[in-house]
Amino acid sequence: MALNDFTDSLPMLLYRASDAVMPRFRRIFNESGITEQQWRVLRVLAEVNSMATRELAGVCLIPAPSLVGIVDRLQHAELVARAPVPGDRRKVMVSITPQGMHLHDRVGPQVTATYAELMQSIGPRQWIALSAALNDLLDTLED
Amino acid sequence: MALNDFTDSLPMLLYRASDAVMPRFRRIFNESGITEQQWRVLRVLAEVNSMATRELAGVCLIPAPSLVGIVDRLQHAELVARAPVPGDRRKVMVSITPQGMHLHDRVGPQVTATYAELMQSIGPRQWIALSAALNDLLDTLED
DNA sequence: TGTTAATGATTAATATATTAACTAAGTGGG
DNA sequence: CCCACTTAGTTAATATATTAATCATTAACA
Repeated sequence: MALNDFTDSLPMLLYRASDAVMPRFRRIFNESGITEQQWRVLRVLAEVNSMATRELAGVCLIPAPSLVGIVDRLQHAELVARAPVPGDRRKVMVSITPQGMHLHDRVGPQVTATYAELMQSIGPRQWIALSAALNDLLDTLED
Repeated sequence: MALNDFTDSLPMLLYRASDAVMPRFRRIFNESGITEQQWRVLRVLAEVNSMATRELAGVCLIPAPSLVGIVDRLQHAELVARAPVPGDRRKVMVSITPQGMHLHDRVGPQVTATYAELMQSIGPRQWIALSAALNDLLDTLED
């Protein structure tokens, strides 16, 4: 039937791919009491220590209004902290706390291991083709 | 910096791809007073006329608990209807109404046109490579 | 300089996602 | 026939997405 046109469309293929990939990671985050989006924030801040909200939203691919609540909850859990930016009073700097870094260092290896499993079942040849195809798409579409 | 490991990971590539693709369609749905998920339901029901809730969730890639509210709102807008299934009183059949079909027939061409634009900017060669790579991924990962 | 436009963060309202649990109804084996 | 098990739909609680609007600040510039 013509439902295949729908199921095999680019948006649906992307959703199906996410649905196939993400649950493997969500299980880890769930056990650690954080969400996938919260992990993205911790993952980035563990790398750079601190970042302005707007840039953080861009790197994490989290809409700014969503990031407000996400940082609220991370801050309440004392995993990140907010601080004003001297020189531009509009900006807010978000930084990771020692406790946040500790959680990152505990969860990170599990994420890495799961990602390695994923890559192993995909295989290097498929992965190269897939990442190339996705990067080509982004080069074409991302302004 | 090592943030590239994060940005170029499979999950992030998939999110970036969705972020590049979906807003083009959401603009259409927004103008028509429906959401992207509501469109998926209408799109499928326009093809098959009616479908049991569970199967509808599977085809639309919408979690069952989310579908409850989505069908609630579509039903309230009189775009779909619920009906019991004779022979299995657990099941609920969701069907599209004439008004739902009318909205589908009005929005569908806009979606088709936007999809055609998208395919044109991607080009057939890229599209073949991308869909093949995504289907390979799904063959590998989808149980 | 004073006004206007743009920016960064936030709030608000509504819709959807995630996880767990719950109810009702069908299924199968002893 | 009864019980354990499964299935379909749903509810509940919390988190995030989407869109529009608000507020304070900063930039641009006539």
